[in-house]
Amino acid sequence: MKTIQVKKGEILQRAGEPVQYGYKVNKGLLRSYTIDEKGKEHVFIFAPEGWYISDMDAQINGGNSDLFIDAIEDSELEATPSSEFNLSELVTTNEDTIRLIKRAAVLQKRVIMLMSASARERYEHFMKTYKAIVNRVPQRMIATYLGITPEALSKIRGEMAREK
Amino acid sequence: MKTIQVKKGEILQRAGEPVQYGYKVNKGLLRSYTIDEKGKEHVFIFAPEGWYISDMDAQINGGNSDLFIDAIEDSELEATPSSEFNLSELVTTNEDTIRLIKRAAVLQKRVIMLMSASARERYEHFMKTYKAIVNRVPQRMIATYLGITPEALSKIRGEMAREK
DNA sequence: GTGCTTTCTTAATCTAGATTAATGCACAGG
DNA sequence: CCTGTGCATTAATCTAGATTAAGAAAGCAC
Repeated sequence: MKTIQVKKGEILQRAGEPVQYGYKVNKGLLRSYTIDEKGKEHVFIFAPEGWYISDMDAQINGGNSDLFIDAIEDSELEATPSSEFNLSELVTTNEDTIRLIKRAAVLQKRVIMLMSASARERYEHFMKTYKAIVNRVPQRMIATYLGITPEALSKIRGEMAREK
Repeated sequence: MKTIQVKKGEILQRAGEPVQYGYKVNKGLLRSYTIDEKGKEHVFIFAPEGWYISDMDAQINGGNSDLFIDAIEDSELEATPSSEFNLSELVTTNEDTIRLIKRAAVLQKRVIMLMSASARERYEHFMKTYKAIVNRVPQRMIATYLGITPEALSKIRGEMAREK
């Protein structure tokens, strides 16, 4: 485990490559995302201070990562090599377990929202839940986190502004 | 913790009520699902033998459940009261931790599929990944697991059959 | 500052999948 | 042996959000 500094825009993990590290964010903001066959980005998770980010699926099931990870802001990270440990050895403290449970809970909510809520409802939920990072993240990334295009998000924002 | 028998169709957890138990499936098949404002069902997870099922989000964040849980087949379960323990105390063995990590990995894949793959791709992925339970689950539940209507799934199946 | 690139917005058109509605089937219960 | 109830399928129409295409605004480098 080592502490590293990264600049805004720096890519820490590329899809198609093995998972080398998981990252705990001390300061700054990271994201993980896929790029589909059509070249479109889809943000999977934002990781602000205190969050852990890695491709858990690839770590468990083996093979190369589906995800890119990069820095949205200059950040300070703790990088834990994933090759030396298996994942369950990374979850040792009670705090680690709680973080993992929380991740599962966040993903549960996310799946339910994606399946049953409209784009606008998902945006409103995002605004409420992630107040702390809303203004640190570009619109276009919020759009792809919500599973819509930047154009669609802009339209929703326009409607909401006009309603006020 | 107690072992219980449930009949096909029996409802173990209702949305709007607190989470009383988590269930480990010894034998049979359960599912959890939401019902949205329009009355539509959305299957969140199928739980065959060996899986654990509960509303983790409600257990962590408190409040009432968003999910219904019912039995797709006559089943034998181990019910663990969630009131007596906090969730992290339920994750004690290494096996529990691995199960939790796997859940997070499955949900990761699910979110990425929902955001970036077409209905047909999601169906094909489901067929590959859940071979073991495909023939035990009604079409309409598979459809709502995929985030589409039974009609749309029927159309996709028709197309696929004609292509062969 | 000035130019250049990237992001955001607006608007017109297009499409995957939703909605609605009707038909045929299987099988459980009287 | 019927008859009701739920499930799968097909087809016609509708719509949320995608796509495409510009222009406006905002960063950023020089």
